[in-house]
Amino acid sequence: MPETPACPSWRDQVSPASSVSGGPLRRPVLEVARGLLGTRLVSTLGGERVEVVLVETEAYGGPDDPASHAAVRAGRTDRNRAMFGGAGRLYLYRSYGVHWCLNVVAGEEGAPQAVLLRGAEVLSGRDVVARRRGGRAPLAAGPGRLAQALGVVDGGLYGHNLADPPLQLVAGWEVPDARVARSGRIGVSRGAQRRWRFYLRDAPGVSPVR
DNA sequence: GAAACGATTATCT
DNA sequence: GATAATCGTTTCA
Repeated sequence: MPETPACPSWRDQVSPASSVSGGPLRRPVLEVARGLLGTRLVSTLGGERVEVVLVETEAYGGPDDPASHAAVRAGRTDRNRAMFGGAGRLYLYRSYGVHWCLNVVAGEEGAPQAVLLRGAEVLSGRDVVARRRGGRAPLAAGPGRLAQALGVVDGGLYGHNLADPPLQLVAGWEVPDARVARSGRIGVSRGAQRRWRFYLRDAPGVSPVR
């Protein structure tokens, strides 16, 4: 069985990017969340290579965003300290005591903004992903599934610089605005009116509608 | 201290 | 559509 080509299924509608899509991560979180669509994420955790392309993200602002783990009422805590570090770091947290969720820290240092990675299309290592999911389909649609697909099974990479292995953001494809859709964020009870979720319309890897 | 609650998902009816 | 799993963080007394 040949390995799946390392291109997204929608590659005929986009062009390759020369750098991490959307440029530097040290920018306003909404721009970073939009820009990360089409960016690749490569994991070599556990000595096995898995490559995905991001198709769904959510922006979380700083103290002014009531949905953020760094909302003003929370302040700086042991859990959210990675968000106060430099852009491009990994903020990891556990959801429902069950799933790990990946975030890319954005914005100026000291401004606790982050982008939740909610969904991706698996480009290579589908066999690895299927095994990690107990033989189920090799999906990375949904924040918990994405972390599992990439082999993130504990908090060991908390604060990791995503410019470096074993979990690395690399150049992907430029995505035209016409393919990008927006919605309210999923699963939040506060700040739900902010339409800060970005996803690629009709792309595999977007999390299922609840 | 104690209780409630998740930036979710798989499975069952 | 409903619910269990599962545990650290938050919230309240």
